[in-house]
Amino acid sequence: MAALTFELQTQSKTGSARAGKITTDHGVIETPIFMPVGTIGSIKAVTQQQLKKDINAQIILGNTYHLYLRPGLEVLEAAGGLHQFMGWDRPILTDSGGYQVFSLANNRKIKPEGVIFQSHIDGSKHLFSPEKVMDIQRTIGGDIIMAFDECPPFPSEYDYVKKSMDLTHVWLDKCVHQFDNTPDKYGYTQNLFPIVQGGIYEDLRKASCEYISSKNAVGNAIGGLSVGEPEQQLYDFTALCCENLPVQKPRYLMGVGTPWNILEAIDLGVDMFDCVMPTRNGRNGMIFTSQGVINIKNLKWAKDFSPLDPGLPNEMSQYYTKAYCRHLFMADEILGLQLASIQNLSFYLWLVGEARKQIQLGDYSSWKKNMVAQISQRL
RNA sequence: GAGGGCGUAGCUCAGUAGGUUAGAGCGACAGUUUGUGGCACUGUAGGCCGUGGGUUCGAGACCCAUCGUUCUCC
Repeated sequence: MAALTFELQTQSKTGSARAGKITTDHGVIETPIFMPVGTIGSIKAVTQQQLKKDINAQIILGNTYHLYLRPGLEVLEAAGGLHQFMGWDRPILTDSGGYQVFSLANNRKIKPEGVIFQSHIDGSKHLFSPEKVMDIQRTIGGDIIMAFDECPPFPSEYDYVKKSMDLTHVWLDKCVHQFDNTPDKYGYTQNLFPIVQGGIYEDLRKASCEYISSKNAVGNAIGGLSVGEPEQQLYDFTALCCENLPVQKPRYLMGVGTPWNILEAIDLGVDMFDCVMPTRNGRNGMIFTSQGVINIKNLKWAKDFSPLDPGLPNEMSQYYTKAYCRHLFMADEILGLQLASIQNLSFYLWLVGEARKQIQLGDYSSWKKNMVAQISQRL
């Protein structure tokens, strides 16, 4: 069993988009790729079978903080890791809980040695140190595990972001040390990705990229974006990071984003994405399609008996109509959540697959421009 | 036939001793959601207060009539 490898296969002749192949002990990931988010060991409303057959997910996410609280490490270890526990034999990436430092800001305290979280379930307190976060992710058993970072909110003052970034770098050293001195638990190789921070300050971002690159990890992540900054800044700082991270390693833009965000970021050189948007927004009635964005609860769809997404080569997207899907939402039927989640994830995976094809054809940027205009329309 | 209750937003109802532009919940309509605690959050529209008279500076509220509805008794 071996550390993951990244083979850079094609560079688009326009822009910085590239197609590649990540090989892990649980199989191959063709990039650029979108990774569905399954925080608590479940892509909400979607079965593992559907993820494979309908959506063609190649890798999914889990979350350290949430899995640590439920079902807890004892159960995960007894099960033989998250793959065994949830019945998923393809790659898994676990986020470190760094984002929960941001999203659960009311329930935690940041200290030099780590973060004290107060459980949103029972109020109990837990210290997440970089070392402990590595140990937990060892037990969960993700193929790719993330360094423990602090994701500062937007906007934040320069001084705060600098201190936060320095802390993230100190934590990274501790993560690397702990990771290097602990064994793989389940017979396959785990891989640690460090995370760039630095907010929306150019010098900090560059410094962070340099520091992260110096660790010579098998892949690198860009964090701290899509936290409320204007869209142009998301692109500008993604570009800056891509320019300052190794070319021959996969780049993972964390938490992004809308379908058009993803197409733009691919053009800037990003290889991996994750986002709750297709699932969470899907559960609230926002349907992403190859024709544009639909609010399925809107009255205009009540008698629209066309397929949910005529442009997708996906059985489910053809089989069910918009009118039926709207009915399910208006009636609070669980099937509506399932259809929306499957449609949105199918579309996201189809989209990055198309992007990959276009990169291989050579002119990604032209295709992207037209596709962004099409899929960002509000129908 | 006699007596009583009730008629306020699409629905279920609040409306204090008569006092500014009559409220809520649900529903409808629309918007938000970016490394997921929370099928969540935000907003908008919609009422000659059953109808017609009257008392009063002022009536959803009080009086009379009338229509509808409902209950009890004969």
